[in-house]
Amino acid sequence: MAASIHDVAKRAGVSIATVSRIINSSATVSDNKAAAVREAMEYFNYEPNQFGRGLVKQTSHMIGVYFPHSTGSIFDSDYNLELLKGMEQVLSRHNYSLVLISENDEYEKKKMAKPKFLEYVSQKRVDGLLISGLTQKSSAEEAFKQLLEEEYPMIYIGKRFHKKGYNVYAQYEVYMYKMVETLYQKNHRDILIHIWYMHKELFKNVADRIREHMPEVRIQLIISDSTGASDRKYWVENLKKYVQEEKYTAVCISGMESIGILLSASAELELHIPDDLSVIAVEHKKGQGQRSYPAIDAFYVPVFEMGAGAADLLIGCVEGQEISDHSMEFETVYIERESIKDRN
Amino acid sequence: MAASIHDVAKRAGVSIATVSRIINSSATVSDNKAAAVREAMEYFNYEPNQFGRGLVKQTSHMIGVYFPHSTGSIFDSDYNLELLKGMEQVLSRHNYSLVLISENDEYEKKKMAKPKFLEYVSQKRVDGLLISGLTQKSSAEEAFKQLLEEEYPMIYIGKRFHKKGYNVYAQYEVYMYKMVETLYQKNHRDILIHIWYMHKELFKNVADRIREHMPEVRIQLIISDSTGASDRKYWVENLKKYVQEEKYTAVCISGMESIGILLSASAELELHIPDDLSVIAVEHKKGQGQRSYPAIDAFYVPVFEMGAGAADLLIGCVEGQEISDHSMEFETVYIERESIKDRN
DNA sequence: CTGTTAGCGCATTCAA
DNA sequence: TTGAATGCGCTAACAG
Repeated sequence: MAASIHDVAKRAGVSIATVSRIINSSATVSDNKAAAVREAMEYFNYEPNQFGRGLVKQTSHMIGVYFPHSTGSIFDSDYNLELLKGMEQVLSRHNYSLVLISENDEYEKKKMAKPKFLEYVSQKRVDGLLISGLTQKSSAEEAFKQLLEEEYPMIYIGKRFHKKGYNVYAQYEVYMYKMVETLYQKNHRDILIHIWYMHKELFKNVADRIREHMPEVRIQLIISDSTGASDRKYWVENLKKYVQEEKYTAVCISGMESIGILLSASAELELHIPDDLSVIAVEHKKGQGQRSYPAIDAFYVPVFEMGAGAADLLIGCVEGQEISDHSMEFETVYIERESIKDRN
Repeated sequence: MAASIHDVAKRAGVSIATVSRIINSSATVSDNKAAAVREAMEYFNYEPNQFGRGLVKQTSHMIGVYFPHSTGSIFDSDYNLELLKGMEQVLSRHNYSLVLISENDEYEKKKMAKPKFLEYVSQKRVDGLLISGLTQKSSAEEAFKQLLEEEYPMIYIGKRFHKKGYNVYAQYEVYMYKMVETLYQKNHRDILIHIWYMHKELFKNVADRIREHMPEVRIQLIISDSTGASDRKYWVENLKKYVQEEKYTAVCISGMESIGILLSASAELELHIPDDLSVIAVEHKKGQGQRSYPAIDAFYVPVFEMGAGAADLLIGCVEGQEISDHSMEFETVYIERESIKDRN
């Protein structure tokens, strides 16, 4: 058994209260006693036990991260990894730890009473929650809204959907629109748009705006779920049909993860980029588009910064600071490269 | 404040001991009392507080995951993500949670007294450790070896390097050798080998074996650190020099993350695969090689399964089971596709 | 500035 | 089968 505060106190010849004061710098202690305590702590290699501390303070200094959709979706890799990195950096600087929460298989199937993140919350395993990838029909939404009502410390990544709570977002609808607009300005009128299945609903508004402001543009959605996205054949067929036969001239890609396949499919069909097909993509990780040949034009979405921002906000909530803004919006940046051809 | 065991006991008209017995199914309780307790638990939405429980049992049901090298290295994304997924799946099935531990910047720079994972261990925040990416000169090695000596529950991913402890590995040296051998059998004699900086030392043994068994093979290393790997120029220059000028005919790639750049660089130089250059790669995630055009031959390393295996082993250790094998070796599988040309 | 003491929520031992 | 009592390691209120 590791040494406890009593062992340290005994060796230093003081009371446990004095030791506690030193650990937490919660009160002044005379120099000689402080020195004795420090010596004893070194001697035992003492670290305060988190259960004892937690029992009194009811806080774990752990933050739960909940990504309802992360299982099996390729989409997630870059995006979620960047989010995680951003979150982790901030949390660890503030001495918080990050706990991964993922639904175990049973929840969705067996209709468990509680989603797992709720357990973490009520068992006080975590002091707050960071959430990404919430969708309309997530079975956890009920529980989620309840936490929102209780003003539990919690930040979600994505569009605001409730009057309470905090969120961090990059305006999916705005940059998807801007991508089409960018192609439009280069005189493209027939545009393929690749979106992820989970964004289908969200995209409807974008489509409306496109129809309204650029009525002469013809758009065609290419929707991928997590499996279809990894399939080259799927892309080959789409390119064959829409580019070669129906003469679409440009494509918007929802994430750089898919660029490799697109380029491969194009190569297979001997489609030249940008001459036969212009490409613009969303870039979640800085510089990704530069790695391809040709380098891909992109809207950069600062996912890392979003993760970091969310974590910052959350720490503010947890530590009870007054927070004025309930939303944190991130700007996307257009990066011009070599994959768009002006049709004039 | 959430309800405690006392509230439940009071409402059910029993003692807290009885409630505890129900929570833990640790003893038989008469049916009517059990029902009353269950009703009270539902009523309060009761979840046992982890601090109280932990204080008695000194276990958190949390597992720490420590990836010393994960910061800023592109290499890690696929590999580590797959590891994490495997670990997470197993852990969550057994009701353990996964805590990410990452060195905060200060440790390496300011020479902190303790690496962070040691704090987690001594503060009892975690019941065990899962480690990947340990390198020779990691500053944490000292602390790590000490834990090994104490037989702290801990699994590391990688080659065995200490008489005690448990590890899970896929024989880097073996499959790197086999990659060259595969090309050799297709009559390649001039082979580029791409390795990560951190594997430089490890590769020396492979190089020796190659020289011994295939003396007429000329090999040239292309070493990338985390930054150089993302640079297309770097690859263009290497291909220009070695393939176009010095007539190397094949290349081994250490991970599919780099295939996109390689293909882009080849396209830029109008180098055709496999006619001008044969390619073989390591595949950490099933099916990755299939996504490119041409599809890339690969040695599949079952990283997900390794993560899952490590987690399984660890849970065994934590729960005090007898474990016979201290090592778990994973087989790699060669997947033939379209990127290697027989030089005959 | 310092020590004594009372819990925090729970599992567990001992009597009954 | 049950309840009372103890203590896990710590913080904080209080008294000195």
